[in-house]
Parts: sequence; structure tokens; C-alpha cells
Amino acid sequence: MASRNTVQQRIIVEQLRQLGNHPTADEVYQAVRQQLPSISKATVYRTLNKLIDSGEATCVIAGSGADRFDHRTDAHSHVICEVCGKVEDVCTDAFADGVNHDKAAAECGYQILGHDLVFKGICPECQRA
Amino acid sequence: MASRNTVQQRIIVEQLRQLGNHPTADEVYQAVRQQLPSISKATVYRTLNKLIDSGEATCVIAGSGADRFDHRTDAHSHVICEVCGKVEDVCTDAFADGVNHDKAAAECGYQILGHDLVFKGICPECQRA
DNA sequence: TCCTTATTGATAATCTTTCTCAATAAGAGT
DNA sequence: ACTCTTATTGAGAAAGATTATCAATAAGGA
Repeated sequence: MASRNTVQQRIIVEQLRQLGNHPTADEVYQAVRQQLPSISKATVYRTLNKLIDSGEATCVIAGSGADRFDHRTDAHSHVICEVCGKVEDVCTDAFADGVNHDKAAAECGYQILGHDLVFKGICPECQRA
Repeated sequence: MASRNTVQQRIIVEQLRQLGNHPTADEVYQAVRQQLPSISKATVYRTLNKLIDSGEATCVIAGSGADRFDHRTDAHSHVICEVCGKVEDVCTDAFADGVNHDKAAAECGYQILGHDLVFKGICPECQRA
């Protein structure tokens, strides 16, 4: 009996998908709470980490502050707004050629498993302000 | 009198340079302490942040845990070991800037200011173990 | 239905970073 | 060199994010 299928985990996965836009653990917690008021924040953290370990979700690498989670597991990049902190997806086909794992491996001797590409900028909303 | 030249700040900058390898704030604190036992951790954080604001240092984007600081300010990428967490530099001609920023800007509407490229892998030492 | 034990909820603990505020000291003016 | 203003510091409290602890609960196989 390696793992169990619980209501909590199902709702957390569902909400992570539904929120879509790289929520923090607390944002997932708030969303799940609406459907399951008795949920504990610890359960949210535990489940989120389990999803990452099993490859069903990823953690967006995005500077300081709370970690942000991503229900997408396919290769894609992110843009982060330096002003408001918002994170959005950027289709990564455009950059596939630019990032060379073999070159990086040759240089540092690491076994390269993947990479994260994060653009830093200012979102349209914050540009107006 | 906008800013003052203090011993604390000088030693912090010096140690950040000397440590070289992307230390955490606490690691900088420990190093500075050897030369200035009375230094406060708050001063280290304040100075590190000031350096980042003034562009004299950068913060390595590297997942969870403590922030890591970098005395280098020129464009370069990093490799992070998924096993031991070590961070190293990678010369970044693996990724050509201008073109890709334009592509990203076109797709997401952000004003792109820069990017961070982080390779994820396993370092030589951890590969053996 | 019973049993084992994975999972949960509640909370304490840990870790990182920021904030507060009185004391100190850099540097401009005299 | 002396004074004055105020940027900066040190110490510790506070805030925020995440993990650890542990008794109680509940999946799912027998």
C-alpha cells in the first residue's frame, strides 16, 4: 500500500490546475479551503511537494518571496514582472535552440537534467503606471 | 550626504568577492564575522540588498531555501546541483541575448529587462556517490 | 467488518528576511 | 579639531514561509 487516494489530494491537484497562474502555496490553500474548509496548510505543502517529487507539478524558480507552483510539466519558460511579481508563461519553442545542454555539460562537468529560463521585465499593466 | 562609506560595508563587499561561489546571506555573515565579530546580521542583509539595488551584485535565482548572492554582474548563467544544492557559473554564450528578448517581448507584451538561465543537473562529486 | 498504516489537522519549531529603535559614527560645515 | 546632522549600525523583535511532530482519522487490502 504505497500511497492512498485522498479527497484532500484530489482537490489540491484540481485547484492547482484551475488556478493556472503559478499560485503560491498559500493561494492554493485559500482556494482549496473554499471546498474543504477543514484542510490544513501542512497538507497543502505536503501534497504540493509530493506532486513535485512525482513529476506531476513543478516549482517555478522565481527569486525571493514564497515559492510558486506550476501545474504544467512540459518545457516552457516564464516572465516575471519586477514590479508586481506576477509570473506568466512564455512558450519555449522560440528558445529551444538558444539553450544548449551539451555545451553547458561540456563546460561544467555536470550531468544536465534540464534548465529554467526566466525573463525579467515589466508587465503591460505596470508599464502604464 | 546621500551615503556613507563604512567599515562594515567595505568588508561585506570584500568578503562577497572573496567567497566567490554564490554564498547565502548567512555565509557572508559568517565570513565577515571573522574580521568584524560585532557585525550584525541585519547589517549584512541591508548591505547585500543595497548592493543589488545599485547593481554592484546580483541575486542568483535558485529555487527554495536561502537566497544566494553573486558578486558578478556581467551576464552569465548558473548550474545548480539537484542533489547537494551547489551553484556554479556557466559562461553563457549558450544563449544569445537580443533576438530572444525581442521574441519574448513580442509574445508576452512585457518590457524585457533581462533574463536568468539556470541549468539543473548533478555535479561531478554527486555523480560518483 | 477488521487491521494496518498512510495521511491528516493542529500546532510547534525552524529558517530566512525584514522591521524597530536607541546608540554610534561619517562627513559636511565652522 | 569641534560640532551638528543624520545615515548607518547592533540587538532583538517581528513577520513570513516552510517543515517537523504527533495523536487522531480514514484508505484500501484481507
